[in-house]
Amino acid sequence: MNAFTEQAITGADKTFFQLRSAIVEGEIVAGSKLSEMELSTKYAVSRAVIREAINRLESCHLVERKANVGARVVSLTPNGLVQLYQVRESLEGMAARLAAKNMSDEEIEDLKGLLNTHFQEVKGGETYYQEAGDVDFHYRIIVGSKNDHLISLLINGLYHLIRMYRVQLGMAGPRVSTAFDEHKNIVQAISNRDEELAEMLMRRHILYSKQNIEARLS
Amino acid sequence: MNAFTEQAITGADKTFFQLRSAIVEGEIVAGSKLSEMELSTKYAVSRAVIREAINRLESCHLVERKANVGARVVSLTPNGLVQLYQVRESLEGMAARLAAKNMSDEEIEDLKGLLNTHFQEVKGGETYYQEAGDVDFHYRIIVGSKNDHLISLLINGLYHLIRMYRVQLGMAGPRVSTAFDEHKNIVQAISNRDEELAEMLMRRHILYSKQNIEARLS
DNA sequence: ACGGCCCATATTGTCGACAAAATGACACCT
DNA sequence: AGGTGTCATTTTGTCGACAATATGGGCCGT
Repeated sequence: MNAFTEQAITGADKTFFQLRSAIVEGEIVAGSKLSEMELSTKYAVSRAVIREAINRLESCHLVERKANVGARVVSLTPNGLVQLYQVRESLEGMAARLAAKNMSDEEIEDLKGLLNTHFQEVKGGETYYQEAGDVDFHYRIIVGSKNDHLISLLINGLYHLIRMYRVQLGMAGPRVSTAFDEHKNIVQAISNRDEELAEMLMRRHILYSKQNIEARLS
Repeated sequence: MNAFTEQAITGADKTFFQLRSAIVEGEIVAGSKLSEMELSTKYAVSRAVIREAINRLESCHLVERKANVGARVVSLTPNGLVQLYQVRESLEGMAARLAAKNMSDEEIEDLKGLLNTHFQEVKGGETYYQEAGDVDFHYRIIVGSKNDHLISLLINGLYHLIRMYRVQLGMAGPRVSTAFDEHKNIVQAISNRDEELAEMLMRRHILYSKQNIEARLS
């Protein structure tokens, strides 16, 4: 992928990544309990590193811990998804606004290039767009905001949770071409350094996306 | 205080609260290194609980950890404060919008009551407003959003960092009466269930606050 | 004198064992 | 029969010791 691949240096890192992946991909089912002993034998590490991994999972809001009781994977609820998208709308809207202000001309050119690549794929009828391409697009804008708090909250925090919902509720479907147009307009606003419009378009983009998902759930 | 006082049940909880307080209040100076051994002797607990406490501090973005090297308290920079307020503007704006939608009539009445109390104090010339009253006001709106992610991000995350800046850069000053008027208008918008206006006013309120602080720094 | 290498030291990461708390089952009382 | 109190078991919380890694100083070669 891009140069943004986080790499594990300590053992707890590796265990954390493995557990996070297992949870997001649904191998560990949502709502289930995480037994420290069980996991420590399964992953062949001491309970200390399991505990550290679980603590970090809690930071991502992927698990919930109760003192002296243990940790459970969060359970996925329709309302939870709505709340998640509300926060996402807020943060990514601000990210787009800041990107319009702070991205370098070169970064914007790269972003246009990415959009063009997607255009070729969409024209070719690939449904591939949604999964990897969409997150790549959003990542660039988030990073382009140059706001470390924003970047951390979204990429280390919300995005894994959102992906968890996507995977486990089976969101692969279309909304490809219309989303592409929305992306195009957002890039145009950023390119014009129109902060106000960039934020507004990003918020509407995410709002549409939420409504699309909600419709799919009912 | 209000019924929102988090209470420590495990030892790591207590140590975490103590450390967090020490960092926010500046007893542990910003940018300094956190030695696990040193802290474990100082607080008379094992290194394990210190490590857990430090991990949690990292989740709040109050310390930064590097593997095999250690943890340092974050350093306060003007740019960092700006970024923080950008995120705050985004999240609290959304909180106000959701509060306008989701707060119960009773909660809104309580909020008006709080505002009235503040009015009496401001009229009496108290400067007390800024510190406790201001956060109380904002807390109620955040909680009123009924969005768990939003509540957690702001109250467990950003607010301690913001308070750290406030304390250590010595923000006590006025802006009392003007802020009061802004609060009043926000409550009015929420009371009218005007989501759009509530968000906009909250964002401007925080923007003003940021500009006020920036001016004070230069 | 300067730069690079190597080793001693100190700090973090990991482990297994013990202490404390919660969970569930069983017996007992009403 | 239903509820309650107690006890055994299981799970989490805490601890001290060991392993692995980074840091700093001194030595050597150029």
